[in-house]
Amino acid sequence: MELVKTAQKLEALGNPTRLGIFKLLVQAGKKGLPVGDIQKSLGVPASTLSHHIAKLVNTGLVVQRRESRTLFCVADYVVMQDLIGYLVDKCCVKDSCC
Amino acid sequence: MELVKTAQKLEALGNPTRLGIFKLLVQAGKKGLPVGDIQKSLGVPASTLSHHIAKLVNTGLVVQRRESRTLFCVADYVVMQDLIGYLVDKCCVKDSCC
DNA sequence: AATATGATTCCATAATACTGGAAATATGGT
DNA sequence: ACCATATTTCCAGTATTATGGAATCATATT
Repeated sequence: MELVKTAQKLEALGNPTRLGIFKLLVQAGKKGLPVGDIQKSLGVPASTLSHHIAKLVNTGLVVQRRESRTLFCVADYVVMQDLIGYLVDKCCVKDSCC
Repeated sequence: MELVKTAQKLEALGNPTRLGIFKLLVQAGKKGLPVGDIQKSLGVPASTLSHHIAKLVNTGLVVQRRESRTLFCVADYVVMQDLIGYLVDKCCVKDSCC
């Protein structure tokens, strides 16, 4: 994964609201959570929430699946693992940090 | 590590220039790199670079050590490991991502 | 003291992000 | 067709971030 895209993912997670969203989604597991449930959990206005979710989706960290009127958001573990992998690689290249 | 501070660290790394700086520092190992060397590597104006480094220092991801006129920047592996730990914990709580 | 080097702070500008109400879209039920 | 629900897009306004030249600070050398 290249530097710019990695930075974009980190930036997406680098906001308390979005990190909170992502945390909820990770805890929710593979079936994810409806946007409305996230809204109830976090108490963020629908419009604001939608913007944040869109940012997470744009980076690939979250994917969406529609089930009738309800839109489920799911954390993409593979993308997340890639991101962590990048950080670990960079962090463990030379010295005894791991 | 709490959510807000985690988000701050992610935000600090979530910028291509700063991620580039951090990457250099990680690769440089325990003795770190002088600010001037980073500047030569990245070709960023001194002032701009200083702002970015300050942001990394503020979050604790980078620490500085003065050696005469030269200021060395060093990546803090423990803080980085904490950050990765937070992400891994959140990512591996329930489902089979690891 | 004067000068040079390494780096930061001051300051202003431009760019980007965050926020949220109101209107629009998507889907399903009656 | 009409209404209700779930969510997004439009459209601002406000706030924060990024950028970099010029001035300043910190340290060393002569």
